[in-house]
Amino acid sequence: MVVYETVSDETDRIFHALADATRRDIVMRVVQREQSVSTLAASYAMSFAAVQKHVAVLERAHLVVKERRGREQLVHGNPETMRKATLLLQHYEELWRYRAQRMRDILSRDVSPKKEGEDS
Amino acid sequence: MVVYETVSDETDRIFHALADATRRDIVMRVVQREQSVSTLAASYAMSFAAVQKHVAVLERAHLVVKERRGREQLVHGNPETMRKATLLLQHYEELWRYRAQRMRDILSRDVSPKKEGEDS
DNA sequence: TTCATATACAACCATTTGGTTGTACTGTAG
DNA sequence: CTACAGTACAACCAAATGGTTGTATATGAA
Repeated sequence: MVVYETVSDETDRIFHALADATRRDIVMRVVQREQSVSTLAASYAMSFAAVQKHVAVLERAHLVVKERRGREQLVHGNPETMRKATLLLQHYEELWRYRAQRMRDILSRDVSPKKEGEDS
Repeated sequence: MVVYETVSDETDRIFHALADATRRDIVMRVVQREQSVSTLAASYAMSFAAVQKHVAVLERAHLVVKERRGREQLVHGNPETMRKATLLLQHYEELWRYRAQRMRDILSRDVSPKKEGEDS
């Protein structure tokens, strides 16, 4: 039984969902126009069930949303999560740049090895 | 024998590498300060070999680079790939926004209220 | 040289992933 | 009602993943 769920778990699911070419392609298609699962399935050289599973992975990551209409299930993109993913990476990247710069600053300034927590 | 390698493969590897909390943490650490594999290993509740494997995954995605110094192997971040990953997601996101907007345009034109350039 | 440290790597194992086929349920059309 | 299209889902399978332990190799220190 899953009691709670960390940001980390959600990040795992988003990146994992995007780590597959078929799923990235599905995302691109459904953002252009919402499509039924079977329409999507017709586009790929794999079974309907396989595509269904890919959609499920995207759905768990909240990158797409399914909406029933009659007997069809329409899949459409969820820009909010996409935005979240981008911001996530941007955050990482900024942190990276910041730290790299900070390290360069330290290196250029100092000869004496200060520990990180240190204050003067 | 691998003859060539698609952008798709590289994208797969980058997203897959980032789809694990331990690996994301390693990335954050090594960008702050380059660290030996054993120093990294000491930070996690898993074996040295396990951490070694995580580093290998990051290395295959070119998110980190290893550099030998004496008997140690220093791991440091590769900002270029991080930048590439961010741009990749940004690209997806922009495409997404563009298409979503285009779809809304079509729909709003379709359904109703007369836009400015309308003919009767 | 000898010894401890840092790494590499193989073998193994449980779980997950990505695919398949088959069966059953639901809604639409005749 | 019947028939079919669309979906859901279970069972199964091969390969990949994420972890382990054990062994081998290379480097630095004594």
